[in-house]
Amino acid sequence: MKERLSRQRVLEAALAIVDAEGLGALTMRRLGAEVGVEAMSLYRHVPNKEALLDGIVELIVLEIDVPAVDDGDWAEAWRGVGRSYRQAALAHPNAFPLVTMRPLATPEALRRIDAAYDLLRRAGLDEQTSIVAFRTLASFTRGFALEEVTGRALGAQADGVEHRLDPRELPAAEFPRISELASRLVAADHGAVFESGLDLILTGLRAELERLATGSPA
Amino acid sequence: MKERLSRQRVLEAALAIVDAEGLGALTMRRLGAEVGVEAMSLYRHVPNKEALLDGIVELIVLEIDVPAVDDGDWAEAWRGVGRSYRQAALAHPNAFPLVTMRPLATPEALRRIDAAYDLLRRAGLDEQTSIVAFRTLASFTRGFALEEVTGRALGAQADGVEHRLDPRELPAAEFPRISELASRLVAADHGAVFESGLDLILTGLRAELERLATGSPA
DNA sequence: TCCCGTAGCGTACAGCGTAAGCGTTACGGT
DNA sequence: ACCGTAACGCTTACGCTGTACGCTACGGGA
Repeated sequence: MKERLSRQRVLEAALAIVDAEGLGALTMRRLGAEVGVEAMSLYRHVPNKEALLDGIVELIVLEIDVPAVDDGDWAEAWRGVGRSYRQAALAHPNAFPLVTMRPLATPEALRRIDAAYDLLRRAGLDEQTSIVAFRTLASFTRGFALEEVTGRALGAQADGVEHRLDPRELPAAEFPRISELASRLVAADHGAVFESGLDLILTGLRAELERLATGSPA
Repeated sequence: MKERLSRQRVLEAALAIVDAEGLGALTMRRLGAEVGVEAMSLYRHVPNKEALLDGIVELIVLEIDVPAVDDGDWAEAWRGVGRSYRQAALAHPNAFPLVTMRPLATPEALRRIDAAYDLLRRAGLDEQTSIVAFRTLASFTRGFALEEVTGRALGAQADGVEHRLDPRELPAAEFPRISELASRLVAADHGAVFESGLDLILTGLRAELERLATGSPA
């Protein structure tokens, strides 16, 4: 036995398995084998499989950077948050759905939420507007990353699911728009589309701020 | 034996189980018992469990209305899509994550995607802008609904997960913004926030359209 | 030296999805 | 009224899962 096991080593091995072979490949026995230990020994470091998954989420959250605001460009700072979140997702496509689906209440996650929200408040938004802006930006980012990662957008899906119909071939008559769209969506520069979408929201936000500043009612 | 089993009845029973007791409660044996049949008999109507889950997704997708555009108000029409999507999610909080995580390539799903995209094209957006707008609106809506449904947003989480820290009590000093925010987020009118977020995007989109129309460069 | 806390192991169990093959039922054509 | 046939449902069995329980081996104070 080379060196002692640790929660950290267990989590990293778990993430590596999921990255390489998908969530379905992550079993306690398999994970044990990977770190050179029987399955039950893992329970010394992790209370159960749920917690193991939470730990994987934690690892991914750690990869997200929320920049401290230096210059005053809060919009650019938020773009940075979004990019970093998306990069973390793309780096772990198999594991990322976990992040979107489990409560993010670890200290590290809260720290990031706090900092991202802080960017908006420091930009001068009032509480109400900040909440809307935060949830809109966060929802968009999460939804976008999740779509990319599950590869739903008419692109190549990973596993051997054949019985599903491939939009690139079938129903051109019935779905005129989609068949027009399919090839473009597959070939799209997702990063650029992401940036444009983010800009759309930021533009809307700036307009809202102006409306509030000039005091014109709804 | 009362009446014949059918794919439809199987799927509906499956969705009912998930709605009532969560995804974890959906097993083939349990589902069989629910419809008065042994587990293996289900395989007459569904090739495997994967397909069963796909069928549940299909059922939920069926609840989403994409209005045909009547008057010319495409923005309001899109708001309708978003509302309907969100309603479907809230009606099936336990099952909805499946919708966000599996490829939506069934005819019924494609029909809705096609119609929603068509709303934008008919509004006069060019292809490039439509793609950005579509993916932005769709990502926001999916992300928002998913967050509501997983109850992550610092609200009450369903199952007995105690070892996670409740943001309403703990780290006020370390996360000043969040602790300021927590109570508001929990008590927020999510529907209203959703509408505001949608408006933010639609406002940004209108601004973008004006910019394109007046021909001013980037 | 004793002792005990900790890491890891071995065994065991209930429950999972599903492959294979069985008998039974319901129905359309004659 | 019959029967061939296809659809339906059941039984048994297999390999896998997460994990409860009790055990051993060791390393560092007292």
